[in-house]
Amino acid sequence: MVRLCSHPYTAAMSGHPLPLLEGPRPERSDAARNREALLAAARRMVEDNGVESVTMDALAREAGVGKGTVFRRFTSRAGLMAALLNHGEAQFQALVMSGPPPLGPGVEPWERLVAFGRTRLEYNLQAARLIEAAGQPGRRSVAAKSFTTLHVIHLLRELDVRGDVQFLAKALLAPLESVIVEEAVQLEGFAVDRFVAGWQDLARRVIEG
Amino acid sequence: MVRLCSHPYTAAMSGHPLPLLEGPRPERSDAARNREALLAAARRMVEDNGVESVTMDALAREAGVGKGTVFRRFTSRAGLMAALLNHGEAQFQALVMSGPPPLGPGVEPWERLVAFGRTRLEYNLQAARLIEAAGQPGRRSVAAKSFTTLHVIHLLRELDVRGDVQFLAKALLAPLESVIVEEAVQLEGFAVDRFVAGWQDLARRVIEG
DNA sequence: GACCTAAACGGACCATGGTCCGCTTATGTT
DNA sequence: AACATAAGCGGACCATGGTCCGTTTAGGTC
Repeated sequence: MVRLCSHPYTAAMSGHPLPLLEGPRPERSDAARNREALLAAARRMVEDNGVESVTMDALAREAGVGKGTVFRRFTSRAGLMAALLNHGEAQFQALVMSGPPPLGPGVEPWERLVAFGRTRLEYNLQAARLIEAAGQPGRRSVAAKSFTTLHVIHLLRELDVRGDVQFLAKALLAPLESVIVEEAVQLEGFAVDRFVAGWQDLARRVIEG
Repeated sequence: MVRLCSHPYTAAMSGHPLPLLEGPRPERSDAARNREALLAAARRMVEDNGVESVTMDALAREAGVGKGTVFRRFTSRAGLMAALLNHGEAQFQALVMSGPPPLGPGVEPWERLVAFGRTRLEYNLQAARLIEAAGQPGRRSVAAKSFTTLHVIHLLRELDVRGDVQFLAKALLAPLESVIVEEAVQLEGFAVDRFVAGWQDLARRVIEG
């Protein structure tokens, strides 16, 4: 039986005529098993003892694999953390795209934007440690970032905002970043509610401007 | 001869009546010398081979001191980088407070704000590697951060902006952070000029809103 | 100048992220 | 079933940030 997604040169050698989609070659079954074991172990460790406790050696031991395997699967510690983050990010994305209003569709764009702001802020705050560990800047999976950006752009357009909407979306998202929020909340005692209210006001100004 | 800034208990034991300002005890002369040697070496290394090349071991070797000394002086690599950053930050601060307009005083607040935005953005971009190495979040000397925040707050007040000015200042500063700008510029090909223009528009909306 | 003490020093030592490479194994072919 | 081979595996090894502690020294006192 011909595997649907055999790799290019296998296909070529067997004379397969179709230019198959170039996905990354599928993982071997043992590899996939290890990936899952590692993710499960990592999640458990994060839950039990916090992000800090997830050492690459400890993780390997916990999952019963060699250290090399951890790195082959996730490239780096940051990569591993990004993988962990993905679950939450996907969930978030799903809520926005097809969850209940006001975050999900079915209500005025302005309400959705407000809901988005609060939710995103809370999410970023809650996942802060993971986000930080997932790596410096926007190394944070481009996909995740661009989803939020696109969503905000979309809402701004629906609200008839004129100007460089792409930039304005970024500008609205920037103060929601965990680094920024954490600094304000943890170090300066900004109450979360005040932050949310402030952001809402900011959004209003941007839209009405 | 009595040193002006002797430490508390020395003063107490000698019956000194004045409650001297509690500064951190002054550094011993050798310590001060080493600090300077280290900073000089570090600056040289950054200039020559980039921030990455500044390894704590290499730095110690270069400055002709032990590794322990480096850490006693600067606590951590991030601390060292923050120290390096301070120079630039102080310069920036000086330019804003008493430099030539439009960044410095002597011109309408709006113009100053615009100048501030562009300058800060360029500064953050230029110092990005150092900023990143100087540590995660706002570990970046609280002083530096709060100066920019206070300045923006000040300008917003002069512009009669109503609302949570403290938050709005943060919101205006957030998109100028090196992490944000780098992501847009490096990864997404946003032109710096577009970014500057976008920020100006953002500021206008905030002020007029 | 002898002496005292807190501070500073230096480099061995440790922990952790990341690389390397020789051995093992899944998987597809004959 | 035997084989071929690329992918996967594991753990020794390296680099670098950070700690520790026995030794040295600045600088004040007598």
